[in-house]
Amino acid sequence: MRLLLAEDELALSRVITAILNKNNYEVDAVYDGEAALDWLAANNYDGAILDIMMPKLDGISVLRRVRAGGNNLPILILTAKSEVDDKVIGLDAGANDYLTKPFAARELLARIRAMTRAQSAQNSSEMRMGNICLNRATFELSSPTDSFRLANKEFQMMELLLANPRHLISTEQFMERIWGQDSDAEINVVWVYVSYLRKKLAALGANIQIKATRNAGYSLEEKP
Amino acid sequence: MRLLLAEDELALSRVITAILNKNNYEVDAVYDGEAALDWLAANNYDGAILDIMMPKLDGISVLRRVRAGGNNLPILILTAKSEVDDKVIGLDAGANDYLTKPFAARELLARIRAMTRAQSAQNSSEMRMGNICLNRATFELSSPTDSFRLANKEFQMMELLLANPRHLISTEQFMERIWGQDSDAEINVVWVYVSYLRKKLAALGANIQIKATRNAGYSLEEKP
DNA sequence: GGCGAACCTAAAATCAACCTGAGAATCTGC
DNA sequence: GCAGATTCTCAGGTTGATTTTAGGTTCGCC
Repeated sequence: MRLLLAEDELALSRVITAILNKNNYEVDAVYDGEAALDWLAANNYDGAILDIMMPKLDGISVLRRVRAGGNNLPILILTAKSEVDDKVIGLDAGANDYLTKPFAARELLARIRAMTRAQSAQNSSEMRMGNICLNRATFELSSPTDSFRLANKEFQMMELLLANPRHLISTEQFMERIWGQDSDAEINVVWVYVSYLRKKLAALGANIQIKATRNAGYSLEEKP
Repeated sequence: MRLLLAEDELALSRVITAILNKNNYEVDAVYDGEAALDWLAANNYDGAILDIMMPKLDGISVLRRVRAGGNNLPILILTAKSEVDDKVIGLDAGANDYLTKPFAARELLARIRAMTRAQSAQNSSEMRMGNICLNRATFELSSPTDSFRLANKEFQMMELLLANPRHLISTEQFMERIWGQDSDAEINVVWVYVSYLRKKLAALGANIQIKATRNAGYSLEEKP
């Protein structure tokens, strides 16, 4: 996730950047409105945070010009201007959200998540480990070189493994979580599906593997 | 523009309804969480406003269930709970915005505009994939060579598929999103409509197809 | 080193999930 | 009230994901 931050107060900009970096966002910080427009035009961001009062060009003007260009990037306005009129102006200029200073870091993060979620609802929900990626929307298991569409049971199994990397999951847990208590399937269907998944991981050239630990269960591990 | 308002305090519900009506929104008011779920399933709203503390089912649970069904309707939470933790919970449960009482009418209106605007930006009048185009105004499904006018149910189904290219959509999701919870239609109407759509796509010479993945659902795919 | 239990996997068998044509029931515009 | 469009049920057919089977291999333990 890559964000643009336009905030002219250096100290605050650094604090926000630090918060965002700690939450796995890549952040480009700029310190005036014209720079914001330039960077937004030159790069492909997942969202932007704009202050209103900035040198050269104010945040509302930046916002209006971005929207005038047909860009519907998620944009949050973060400002000290807390009057209702200001909020209305900001939101009607095309902002997705409007947050006033002082703010709680966790609220900023939650609002950024909410704002970008709607946008990228389609590319979301991917689980990763090593060079392998499982897309929960398309059921696709992929590596840089190739990809497979998994069957339902294969998918549920891979999902459970990827949700707990390096953690042991017992055969009984698989049976309970995927087949349910009222299933009369034999215990070894789990072995069969592990076999299927291993075959597909091998075909993808995965650098992770499903490891069996006797009398304990299975776990996803990096290959040595 | 049609909105659902779920707010159990009658006086406040009437005030909000009046404000919204005055701004050309059609409003259905409900007074508990279960009613909210029922009305959301039975109708096609442009947005919803949920209180958190309500009889029978709280607003967060309503929100979670709506999102679990794959519905990305714009939803604003309007509540007296103003703690940062509550905001984070609400936004992470899938809310598009979170506004605390007491609130200014103009801010509520601006936030509703912002929230529904982002949604309808995606909802342009034409949806495309491959050589196929669906016009949401005329219900026409067309290819470069020919076109059909779709029936209502066919259209809704195609719309849902086109809104999520390559994503799997389960039979249950189709039933919930298109037929609603209180429909007594059998599950296999979905199969019948898939069959209708496939026939029309074939007649149009489409280079996309509706693929079934057993025990998982349907998805729109490029033909090999 | 021998034994049994736990795991592996190719291949066959199964059966619910899916497909589709026919037609009944319902709605809609004229 | 009629014609046509739309929505839905039913029934018989097909298929492929799931499961079982069966014959291996590996591992820990005495």
